[in-house]
Amino acid sequence: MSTAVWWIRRDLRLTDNQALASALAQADQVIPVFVMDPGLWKAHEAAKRQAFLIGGLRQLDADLRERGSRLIVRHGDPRDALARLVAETGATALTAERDYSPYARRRDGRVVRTLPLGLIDSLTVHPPAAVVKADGKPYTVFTPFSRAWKSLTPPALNLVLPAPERISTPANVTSDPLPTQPALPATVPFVPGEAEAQARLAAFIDRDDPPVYRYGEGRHRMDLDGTSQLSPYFRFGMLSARQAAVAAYSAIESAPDGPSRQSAETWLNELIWREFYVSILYHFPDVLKQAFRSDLRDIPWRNNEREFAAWREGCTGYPVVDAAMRQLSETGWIHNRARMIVASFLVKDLLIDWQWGERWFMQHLVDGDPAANNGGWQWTAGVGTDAAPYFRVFNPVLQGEKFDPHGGYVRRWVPELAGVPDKFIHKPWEMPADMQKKSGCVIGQGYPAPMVAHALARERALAAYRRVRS
DNA sequence: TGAAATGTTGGGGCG
DNA sequence: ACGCCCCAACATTTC
Repeated sequence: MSTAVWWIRRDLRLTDNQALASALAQADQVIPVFVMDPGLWKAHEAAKRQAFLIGGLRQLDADLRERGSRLIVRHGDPRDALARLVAETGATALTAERDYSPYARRRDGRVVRTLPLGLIDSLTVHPPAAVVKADGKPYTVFTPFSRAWKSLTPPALNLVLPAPERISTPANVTSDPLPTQPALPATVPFVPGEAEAQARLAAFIDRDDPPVYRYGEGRHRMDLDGTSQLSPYFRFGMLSARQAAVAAYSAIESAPDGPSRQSAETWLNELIWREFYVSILYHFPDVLKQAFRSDLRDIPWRNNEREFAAWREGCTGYPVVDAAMRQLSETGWIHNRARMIVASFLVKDLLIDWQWGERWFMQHLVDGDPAANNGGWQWTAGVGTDAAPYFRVFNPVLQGEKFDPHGGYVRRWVPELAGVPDKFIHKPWEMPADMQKKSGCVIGQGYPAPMVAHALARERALAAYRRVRS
């Protein structure tokens, strides 16, 4: 009997799992193992994401048990834990999905030196090393990257691997318990696991007149569910990028010509954005430490702690900013437009270092991923690859009026403003005094006045950015 | 995947 | 009927 170890990291799925398939192809028995790595697993950090991960592991264990297997959990440094497991079981192969983050590459590099680890490029549809210019250099602008990405052979439907029907796992392998804490709060609207991911993908794409056909407009609206809401599932590989891309291509093909097809193309583009930022982190690991653009590393940040606290708590006085920050703390997820609005407010209006915001997002986002999160923050701060120009400053009032036109989003997350009429919902401080009283929201009492005047803050930010550029 | 400032045009009110 | 002004609507430039 030969044995292989399937080392699970961020590929918590049985469907279309190439690392698992490789392990099954190499041995009669497969040991699915998750290592609780103290280098990644720090108490009191990113509790919602950790809880989602634990829930996903429990679900994976249940799915494995249906197939005659089970999840093995080990605590400790991965190299030591895996070496022990291999010694205990006589395993001759070890497979895992390759992860391109700097920490993962260091970790895997150490494992490879002592164990027969085979790494498989399935985190993305096209591995970062495959989407490069003719001279082998990486792209740093999205549009040419996406053109090169699309010119590669698209993944075929018949490549999406079905979940194995049976996985045979030796009976005598011991498992450490999964931590029971942190628990997933009821306010987090994501059920962990592969089944939920499949259901969401199907609901978004695989039915008559699916939401993906209206994604082009729907994705901008914060008061509606126009997006796929799949990000936490991509984060932990509960859904493979390849399966999602196949679904996107098939939606593009079957959509009627016009806005529907355009919408499906736009969704495919969002998958490519994810791979763009994976690629940026792979080729430029230093972006986790500093701005990609060396000429924008010394912006004179104000970094006011009290203002940072007001931002975190959703007490800025700008309804759309406060709604998003409260939703983030409560649920671990916010709309991408909301991410851009609050990021722009922190970086431009408050002149607080984008890395402070990056860290806060990583502590709260269920889908928090170093590559995408860092890419988004550098984009908003205007210091990254293909970044927004420094003078692009979001106006929180106009963004609210455009993308939450009736104020439904604000009213849901900032209940103090529930009685404010539509006309003032994004600028309640402009209500006359009697209207403030009538709507049950007196500015300065029930809800704060704007902590900065946006027009002035904008000028201040432009001046600060101009100073480092010159 | 921005917004503000500035420029241009054309319809309508009005003397 | 005509010229003038105002300003909304749209376009372009600038940050």
